Amino acid sequence: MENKKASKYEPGFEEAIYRIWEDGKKFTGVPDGRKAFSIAIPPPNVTGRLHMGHALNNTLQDILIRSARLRGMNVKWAPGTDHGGIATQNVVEKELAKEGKNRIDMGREEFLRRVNEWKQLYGGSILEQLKKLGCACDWDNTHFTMDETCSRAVTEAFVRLYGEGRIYRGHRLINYCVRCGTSLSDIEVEYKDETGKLWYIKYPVAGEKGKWVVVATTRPETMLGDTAVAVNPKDERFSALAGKKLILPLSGREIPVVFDSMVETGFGTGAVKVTPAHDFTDFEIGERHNLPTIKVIDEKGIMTPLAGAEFAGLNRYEARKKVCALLEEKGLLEKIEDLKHSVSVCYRCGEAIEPMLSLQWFLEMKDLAAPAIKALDDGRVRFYPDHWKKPFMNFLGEIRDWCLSRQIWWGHRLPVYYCRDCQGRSSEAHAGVIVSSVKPEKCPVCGGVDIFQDPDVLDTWFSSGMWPFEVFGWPEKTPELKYYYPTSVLVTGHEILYLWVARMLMLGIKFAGDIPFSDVYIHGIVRDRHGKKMSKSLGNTIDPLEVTSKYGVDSLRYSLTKQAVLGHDLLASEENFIASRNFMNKISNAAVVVDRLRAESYADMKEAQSLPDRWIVSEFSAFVRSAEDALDSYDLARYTRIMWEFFWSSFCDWYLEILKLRGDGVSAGLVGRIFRELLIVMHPVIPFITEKIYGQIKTCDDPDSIMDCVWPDEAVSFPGAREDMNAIFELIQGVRNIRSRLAIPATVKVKIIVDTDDVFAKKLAEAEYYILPLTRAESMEFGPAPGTGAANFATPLLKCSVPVSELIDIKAEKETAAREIEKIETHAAKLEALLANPNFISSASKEVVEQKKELLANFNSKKEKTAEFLASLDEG
RNA sequence: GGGCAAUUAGCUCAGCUGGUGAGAGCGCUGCCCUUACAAGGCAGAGGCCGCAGGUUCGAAUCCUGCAUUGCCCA
Repeated sequence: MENKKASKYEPGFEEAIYRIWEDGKKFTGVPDGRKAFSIAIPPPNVTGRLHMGHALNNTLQDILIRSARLRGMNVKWAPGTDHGGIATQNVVEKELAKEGKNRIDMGREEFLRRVNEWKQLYGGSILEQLKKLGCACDWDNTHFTMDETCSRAVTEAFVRLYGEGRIYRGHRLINYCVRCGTSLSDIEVEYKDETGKLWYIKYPVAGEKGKWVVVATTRPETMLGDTAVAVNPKDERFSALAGKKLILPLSGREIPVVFDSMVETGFGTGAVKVTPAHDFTDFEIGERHNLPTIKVIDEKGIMTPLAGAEFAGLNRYEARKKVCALLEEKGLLEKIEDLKHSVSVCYRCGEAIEPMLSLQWFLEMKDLAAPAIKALDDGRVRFYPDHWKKPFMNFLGEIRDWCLSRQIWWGHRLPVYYCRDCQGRSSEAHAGVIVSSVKPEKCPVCGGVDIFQDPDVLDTWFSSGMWPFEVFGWPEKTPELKYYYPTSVLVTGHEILYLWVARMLMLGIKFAGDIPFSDVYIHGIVRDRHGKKMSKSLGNTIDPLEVTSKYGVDSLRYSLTKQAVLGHDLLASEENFIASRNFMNKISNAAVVVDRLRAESYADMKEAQSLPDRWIVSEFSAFVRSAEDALDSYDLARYTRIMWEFFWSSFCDWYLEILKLRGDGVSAGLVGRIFRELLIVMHPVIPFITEKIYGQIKTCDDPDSIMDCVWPDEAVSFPGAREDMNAIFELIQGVRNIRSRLAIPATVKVKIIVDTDDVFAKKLAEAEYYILPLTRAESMEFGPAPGTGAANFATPLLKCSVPVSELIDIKAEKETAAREIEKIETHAAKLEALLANPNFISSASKEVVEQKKELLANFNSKKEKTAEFLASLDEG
């Protein structure tokens, strides 16, 4: 009973092991003469708490890092956190709200002090959580996107880009989130399908009483800023409107009718209102027709004085109500329809985006994108799976200028200063602008000293876009940068392909002079057991750390990796974790057996003598090669699957069972050897249990930690061993099947009579020591089958009889044999037809033809033998 | 509207560079607490591989169309 307890897998030992690794500096990377393998972690937000997505992302990276290390490479996994501008600011603002405070009252300096305080308190927790997962990050190389190194890199990059004329300041229509209080780039906007309303509003024609044009809109409140009505020039319904003016209801302004081919004739009435200050399409129409822009909504979502005295001060939704009510009152509202349309929302807070005319800083992207496109085209950067390449290239090809400035406080302040005197002399957007890495003493143009810094901060993605070289100290030419850059692979989810991966690629080529990574490994999303995305609001999140305390870290890692099929999402379910936990339990138990059977020293795999030894060595070698293949192609799901198969089926179910029966210790050196190397190959996925067991079974010549072991690279294969062993397994399974079919009690020993050729009989005789116990037989004889009074089966190599006359139902036996023959005939007939087809013989490869012939021969042999049994039953 | 994935056992999924007697885990049935493991062992049942065409000697695998689901972009 106590033994049972000792071998049971009980998690909880992980932290102690991790501490030993960490104290032993096992994760530290120092440049040397070996091949480098490096990864820059996708830095989690400082506000982040570990969720399943992190668990998956970092487990996969850890597998790549650990396997590369075992395979002899010099690895560095650079960890760190992202300051997460808007996200973090939002979190801290929420905290402040609880105290009844807000940042505006508090002031910028005090607010930043609070954010920093908050960061000191909680900012490191996600990295601590990564340690719990077992991540082999080089913690000496930890960075934070706002630390000194990264800040210097960001300033340097901005100043350089400005110097090259790629960064400019301008009035543009941008996406503005009134809740977050900042501009956003176009890719920080998400689209949400919504059922809204479509209002049909009458715009009277100037000077023509009783005539009007009906325009349809989803946002009636913006009509206050209309500066035209547009129709498609091909739309004959409106050709009479040429040169006419319309009276804008509620304001009474006269606005022109413009003809623009961008107008969809099928939308609403075919006539659309044009509000250049608050709509992207309208902005373009406005530019083409020289329309004025009237900004009627401000940065807080409040109507401006330009909207008219009646509306100024209302928020957008109140204004909408009032506009509609007034239109209704005046009889200018023709009708209201329901409309399904997509609404643009902030990717951080979900609030409806307000397109807005605004003065912002932009980065010109076309020239930066071109070399990135080329890198993908040349295959210097590859995507796994490949199918993300196309949309990615598409994005780069149609890239728009990047709005870099954010009206928030938490982030990298723009290295931009203004001379108030120069600004006073000109209203141009670039008037008085000084871009400099340090605050200038005086204006280089006028010598004035009234200089102030731009209040805005940079888009968070600007600094994370430099992550793969920032972490190695850029712009300093550090030995780490030289050795570990470009990184080997980027592991990420597809949701930040454009926001992050594209930016890294462009900025990496631009600043570090080379692509930031050659491989991009894109994994799926972890969903709940029903395939729904996990979210706090749905309440279907699973806390990875809860899973680890219940089932063990290795179980979580194994579960996630097992499902990490390229191009697929994953489902997290209790069943899955349990299955993995059972796998860990099996390993723990197998270790006990191995420990009992093994010798103190290791045998050479090439020296394997007995058939089971030669077989397991061949199987193991094939397994290791497949594992390497899987690793090299980022097919980590296959990697875990084949380790399950090899370990559970080949090693435990067959090899250990046979060895336990052997008793002469001949394989004692080998079983320890195979198990040890198996642990090494499994270690990247399940680092803790493999380290623990390794510690229990290692010999005095072994390194202290499994992390310092060498990946098995001997390819050993014994020809014929697999075929012979499989034939023996077939015999054993045949006899077991008979026992089960005839319900022979486990306590009853049977006799086995085998009819086969001398060569195979000799092999079977050598295998008798395990064939008998595994089939619960008392003896195995060679010779002709007795026919009646026995249950029989055939394999291509042999006929086997189990004489148990009292249990035999002749009729049932006959049926069994007849059914087997029928099955074989079905398959054999297909093969015969195939082999009789001259087209097949001429067009199929030699190997395939041979293989088919052999298969048919096996069928025929088995069929013949089964038929003989059937005949003998008839006689009886 | 454009593009991309997926559709295989009751459930979750492998297999898809064409040639396996279509696999695994969970669940199910029967037997077994056999001194590593009942978180286990042994044996088994269960599949027109979404539908319709096509290419081929041969299709779960390649091509076309359709259906359903999901994702990305507009």
